[in-house]
Amino acid sequence: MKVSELSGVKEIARRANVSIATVDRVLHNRTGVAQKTKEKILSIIKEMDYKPNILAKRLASKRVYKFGILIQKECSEAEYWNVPVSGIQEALSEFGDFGVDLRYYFFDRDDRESFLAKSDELLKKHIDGVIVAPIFLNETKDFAAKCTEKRIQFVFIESQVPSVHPLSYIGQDIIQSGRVVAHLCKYLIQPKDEILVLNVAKEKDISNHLEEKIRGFEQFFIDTSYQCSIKSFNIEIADDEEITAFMEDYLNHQQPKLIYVTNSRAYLVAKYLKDRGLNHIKLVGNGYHTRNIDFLKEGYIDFLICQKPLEQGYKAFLALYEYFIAKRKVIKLQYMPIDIVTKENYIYYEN
Amino acid sequence: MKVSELSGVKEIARRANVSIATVDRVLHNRTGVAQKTKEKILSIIKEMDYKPNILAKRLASKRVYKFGILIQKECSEAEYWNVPVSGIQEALSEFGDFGVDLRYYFFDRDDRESFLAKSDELLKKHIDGVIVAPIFLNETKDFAAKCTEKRIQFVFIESQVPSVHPLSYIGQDIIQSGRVVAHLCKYLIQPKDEILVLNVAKEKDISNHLEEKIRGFEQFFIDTSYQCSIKSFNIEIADDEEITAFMEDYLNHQQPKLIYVTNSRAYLVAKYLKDRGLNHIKLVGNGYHTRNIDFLKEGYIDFLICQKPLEQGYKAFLALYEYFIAKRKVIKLQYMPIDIVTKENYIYYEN
DNA sequence: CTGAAAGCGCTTACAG
DNA sequence: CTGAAAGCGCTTACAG
Repeated sequence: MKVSELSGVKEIARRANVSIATVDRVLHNRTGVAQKTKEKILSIIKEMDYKPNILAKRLASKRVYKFGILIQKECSEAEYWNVPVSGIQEALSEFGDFGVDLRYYFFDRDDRESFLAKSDELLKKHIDGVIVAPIFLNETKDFAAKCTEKRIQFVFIESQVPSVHPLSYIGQDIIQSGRVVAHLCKYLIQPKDEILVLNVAKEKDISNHLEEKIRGFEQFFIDTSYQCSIKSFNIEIADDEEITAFMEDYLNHQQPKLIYVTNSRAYLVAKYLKDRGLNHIKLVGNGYHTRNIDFLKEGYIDFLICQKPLEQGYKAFLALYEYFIAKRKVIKLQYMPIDIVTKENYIYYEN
Repeated sequence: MKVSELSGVKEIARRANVSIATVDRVLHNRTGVAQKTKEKILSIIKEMDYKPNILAKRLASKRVYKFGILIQKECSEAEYWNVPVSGIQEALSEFGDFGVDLRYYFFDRDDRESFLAKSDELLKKHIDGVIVAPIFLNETKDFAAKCTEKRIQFVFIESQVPSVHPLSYIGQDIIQSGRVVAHLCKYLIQPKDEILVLNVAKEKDISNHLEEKIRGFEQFFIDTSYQCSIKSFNIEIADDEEITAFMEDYLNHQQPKLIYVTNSRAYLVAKYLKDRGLNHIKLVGNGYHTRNIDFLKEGYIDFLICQKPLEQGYKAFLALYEYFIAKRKVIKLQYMPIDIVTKENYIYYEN
């Protein structure tokens, strides 16, 4: 019930007997304030439990933050990556103008050089923060080092990079993801059945983290003392024919009851099974991509383990937003839910 | 590259040769503007594709919107409802002050009177919009009618009310939810097995929409020509002992291989199964509640079908936000994903 | 080291 | 029917 029920900075200025400009200096930790004044203002801020008004802040400030998004380019097997983009834009448009400038840098996930080219391009642009999908390990490490040097904040999505510490990691707990699959598989097979696990990737880097999935997968069966034989293969190929050749050969002397493809390429196997009419072999994969979903609908894929790309993008953007604009603490490790998608629930999955 | 690169309203005013106050009047469809002036301004707005700056709007406006949330009170079997609350508050705090005043009106889901009391209380408060969980059908209809009369916007969450049209419905496609369960069940049982479906609720109203779940459930087996016998029961009871009595009696002459509890009370059955050591009977239920999760962890519940309460709350709030503050079109029907929660993926579910 | 003043893009009385 | 002016809570030159 004070007479002068002033607002934030003004009230601080009044109580401290200074101008709001001085308050602003303290608020932003700028130089040019006498130690004594500074302390006084700081204590008043604390006392008032002052929270700046973000709306006013953004409205008054001319500062525009530049964020870059360094991810795989959209391609038939990964329309996936189109989605985080809209997720981020949605977040932006929802609440008005936050003075953010977003730029996309798409590279080819099967081409190391394109990653280098795009990341170099990005580094020249004087960007504040970047969201990266670390597909190529060493290249990402170099990139991260350059970011640190240039004081660019980076957020990893999808997978982590050993011994590199981003502002935040947004993605699944990879090992646990393997366990979820294993648990589902238990419902699909009989004890003693044979399971085939496939890491299908053109570049070795990715299979690195795919192996963690397999660890989780195998560990589950050990933990639950479930008897089954698991054979796993890294195959560095990525098209129909090569898969067919591999499968033909494999099925010649093995009889898996279930196949687990550790990344988004389950549709390659599904296609093979469909062409050969091998309905009795169960199939589990990852990733909400149209080609996978098509086979899910037809019943050639039983389960898909997914994470919402839109939400992942949103959270990654939010991490940068929190850091630069809201100036709040950012959560270092943000595990995404490990979603189970089936023929019956995929329709509403992206909602 | 104009000399006068003025901002929104100012630029409109300049071009129309009027003051910004007049522009404002047109923008808000207020009276007191000559038809000719109005048309001119309108055409300029269109021409410029003018989008108001929400930040400035909220900052300048003194208007505070009052939203009410009329949901079940937190109780041991539904901590669930505690969560939408934080979801909404999170949405609010994330992007600063939007001039929204949220009030909660918790009723007892087993007590019709408490709903009436709380909804009456709410109606007296001169509220702009309200989020409602329509647990009691007729009472909700009356409430909706009163809202319409008082020009209060209402959003339904969790379930719909026949022939009542809210600003938006946020919740699952109930029939499809039943289908998802049925699909999972197929992995849990053998052909010819017997399935027991239980609608456990104290009040009849709720079981009404639960019956839709059963329709979806049964339809799935018909569609896939899967042979199994499904027995379903509406039991209007809600505690341990009554469930025990029912189960004892039922298991005397029937041998279900799987039990599907259509609402959040699967834990009651789980407890029974655990106490009797009936490990061989599979159990599927709904709702991410600690009591269900506990049994999920122990393996007495195989699957829980859930929807993220936090997201549901967030979306419901967003619907009101869009309507009142952003003044955008609101999506009438917003189906939530039908999530599958297991022992292995529940940990990250709420992230 | 400090302050007065203008401005961000809107809204809101108030005056005519 | 219309406009001039103050203000929302901040930031940003600029002057001293």
